[in-house]
Amino acid sequence: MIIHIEPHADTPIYTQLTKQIIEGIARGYMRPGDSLPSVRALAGDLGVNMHTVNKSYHELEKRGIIRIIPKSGAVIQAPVVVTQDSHHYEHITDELKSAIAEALVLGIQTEQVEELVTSIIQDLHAEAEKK
Amino acid sequence: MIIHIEPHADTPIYTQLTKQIIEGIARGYMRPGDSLPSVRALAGDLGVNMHTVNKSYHELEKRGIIRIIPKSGAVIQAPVVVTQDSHHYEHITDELKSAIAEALVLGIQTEQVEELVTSIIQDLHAEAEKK
DNA sequence: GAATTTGTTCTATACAATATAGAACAAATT
DNA sequence: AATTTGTTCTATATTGTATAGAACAAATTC
Repeated sequence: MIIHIEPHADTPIYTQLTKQIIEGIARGYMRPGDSLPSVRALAGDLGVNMHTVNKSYHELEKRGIIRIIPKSGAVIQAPVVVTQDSHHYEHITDELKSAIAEALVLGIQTEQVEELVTSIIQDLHAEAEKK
Repeated sequence: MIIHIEPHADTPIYTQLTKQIIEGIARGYMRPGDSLPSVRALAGDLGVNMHTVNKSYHELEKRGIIRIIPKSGAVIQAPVVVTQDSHHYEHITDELKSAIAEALVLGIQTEQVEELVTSIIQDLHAEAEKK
């Protein structure tokens, strides 16, 4: 899986990495049960510091996406049933609400927002089916 | 309109303010053409620094939501037709993609994501109709 | 069993971002 | 004429981000 980091973007490196790993899993480039590269190996590939990758991995663990096994490695979690009162669900809802509110204020109509969401989901699923 | 700031949250104060103003407009608490309070007045109400409010206002202007008239004030912009190649559209798409990818990875199904989006839109529109 | 790799923990440094404070300015409003 | 407005400037303190290196113990590999 290809990861591209822009060192001087306004988004922190560890956040760029976290987002791209999540999108990579959504696209099916990596599957539940798969191991992520070691923090040293990935840091070497990306040309960033070990601690930066480590911070991203712990961010992913906090969001319930991977499981870090001490002294061993990081494994992609199997999807669990997310209840509406979990903090994971609240986090997703908050992110969606921010984006949707901004879209509506800018004049994007309700139907267009829903169509955009559908097309994003289709885009994410597109390549996942090939695997 | 009620704005609540948490000074010690991990989200910067100016970002909290920007999001809540956007949501407030989406809910119809403020309308296009309305003026925002002066940076000094709002800073006083919220108990934060003038420059923090100013930074939020300029963030809103950069996103096309308000227009700052020098030496006068800030006015909420009228919604414009957003084309798919505008940077506003790209920004919305990126935010939605991040949230949706995370939702799918956590095991929220496609239909549930679409239902969640619909319910968020309804929630935002709920009070706007009363006005 | 020995060597290597693993995440973890610690100190240290450099730089940028955030937030506050105060002052001064010129234009707009009252 | 007085006040309010956003703007601009200096200044400071704190936090966040990123890098660097070292050391450790557990896990894995050979």
